[in-house]
Amino acid sequence: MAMKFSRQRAAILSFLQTRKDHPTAELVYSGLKSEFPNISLGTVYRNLNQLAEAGMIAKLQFGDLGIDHFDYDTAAHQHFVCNQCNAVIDLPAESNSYADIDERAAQGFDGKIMGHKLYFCGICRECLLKGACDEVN
Amino acid sequence: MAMKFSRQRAAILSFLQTRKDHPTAELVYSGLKSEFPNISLGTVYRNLNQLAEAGMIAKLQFGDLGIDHFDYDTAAHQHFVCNQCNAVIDLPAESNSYADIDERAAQGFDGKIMGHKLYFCGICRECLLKGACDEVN
DNA sequence: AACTAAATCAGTAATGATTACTGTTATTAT
DNA sequence: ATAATAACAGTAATCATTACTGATTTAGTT
Repeated sequence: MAMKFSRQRAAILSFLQTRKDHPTAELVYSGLKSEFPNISLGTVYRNLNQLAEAGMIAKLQFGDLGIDHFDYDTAAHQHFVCNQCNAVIDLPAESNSYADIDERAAQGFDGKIMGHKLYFCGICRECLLKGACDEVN
Repeated sequence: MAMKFSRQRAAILSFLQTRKDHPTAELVYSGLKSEFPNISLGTVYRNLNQLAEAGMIAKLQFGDLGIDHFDYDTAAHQHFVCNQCNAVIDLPAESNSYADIDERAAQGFDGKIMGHKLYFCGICRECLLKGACDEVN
């Protein structure tokens, strides 16, 4: 199952590289429709999962969203999900100091802790501004 | 939409109280089948969500599991998900010191951070023991 | 450049957890 | 008791994702 080159996969990867909004499979699909009019949604899913499996991109899963998002940036960083518009936003690097979190959790636990999933929720800047305008009107 | 009493909801709540394994809706459903042979899976889902909405139980959502789990214990505590058997296990209270986590994340972010979702992954005790036995055999 | 094996494709069907709908039954306040 | 409405069981629908299919691309080998 060695990975062969494919124009579709290359396009999916480079599309992801141009975006900072962590698109869903559906969004990647519609973004590639102009270049590949016949591309299949299944192809997008398969390649995104393959790329994630290979560690070339990151698959972001937020329990309360129920939709997978994909990130070209595989470096360790945190995400924020807006409760209102569901936007997925990167948090600045200052917040990336969660190194000791696994060790803290391991205290008194008899299983093997290998990692954690963490993301933040709230209201994004855009929705805050929109909400302020709504109050005035 | 004031909440009326129902035998089914009461049974669901007390069933959840007896369990420490954070059952899924399906598991609650099959657990109540002997007492309520005609209970509907939809009823279980509706009541679990209602109880969670009312803050009487907690709905646990793990992105990579894709199945909701429910917890009678609504006090703040952390969960561990086994990558092998998918068991959901409580972490001891010592690990509950993540109070400053939201403030740390808010540094340099212009949205409003209202909370976070956090859980740990790894191999549970049972699977570790089973794995060790497998190596011997 | 032709040949072959395997990966990938587009298209479509299936999956599985969850939610929505419908006509009936149970609960609660008057 | 009665009336209003929440909740029920049963079933159908939803929706993101995965699996299946026969045709097409890719890439190493002659």
